[in-house]
Amino acid sequence: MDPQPAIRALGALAQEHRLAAFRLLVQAGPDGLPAGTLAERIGVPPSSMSFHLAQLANAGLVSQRRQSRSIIYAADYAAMNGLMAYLTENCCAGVPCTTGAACNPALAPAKDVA
Amino acid sequence: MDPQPAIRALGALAQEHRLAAFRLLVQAGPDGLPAGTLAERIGVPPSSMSFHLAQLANAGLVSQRRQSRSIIYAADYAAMNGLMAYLTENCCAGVPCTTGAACNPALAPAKDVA
DNA sequence: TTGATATTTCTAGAATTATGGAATCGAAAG
DNA sequence: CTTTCGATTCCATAATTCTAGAAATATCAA
Repeated sequence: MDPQPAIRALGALAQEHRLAAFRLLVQAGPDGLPAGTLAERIGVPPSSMSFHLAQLANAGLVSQRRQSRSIIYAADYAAMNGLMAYLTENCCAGVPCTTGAACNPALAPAKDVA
Repeated sequence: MDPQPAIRALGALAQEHRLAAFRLLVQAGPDGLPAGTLAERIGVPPSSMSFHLAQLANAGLVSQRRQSRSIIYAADYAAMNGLMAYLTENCCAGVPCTTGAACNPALAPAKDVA
């Protein structure tokens, strides 16, 4: 991972509403949540939520897909894990750190995942 | 961890020079590096480096100690690990993710660590 | 005390980012 | 085809953050 994508990802997460949205999506799992639900739960106007979701998407931290009239956002676990790996890269001058931070939705309880 | 500290930490890392400095410190281990060395390696004037190091310190990501005329900065591994744990909290609605990202300098090869 | 070194604080201007209302777009339903 | 709903884009304003030179501070050596 290059520095630039990592900076974009970190910058995307370094904002109250975006961090809240991302965490809701991380907790929601691969099914994700529609933009409107996120705006309502976080308490920001739709235009602001859209602005922030665009930043997260641009940083590659979330994916988006249309489902009827809604646009569903979901956390990109690979991107998140990649970011954490980047931060701990070559940690402590080569100490065998448990640098394997990993959140793997594939381990989720059976529930026809997209 | 509350959202606010996490936002401060993420914001601190979301900047080219600060991310570079933090990664150098993560790789340097508990011994850390003096401000001047960081400024030189990264290629920014001392005043800018100082500004950025203050941000990292304020976010709790690095510690600082004076050693003669130099001020040595070192990564705070606990803070980093805490941040990563926060990001993956309740990942995937309770799936047993390997949320144990951990960089532990105590595992370092014998080398009288402070 | 004087001088050199390492770093920080102060400062203002430049650049970037956030906000939210209004207008617009796309999909579905009547 | 018109309406409604969910979401985005546009826009001007407000707020924050970055930059780097100059000045100040702290440490050590002579």
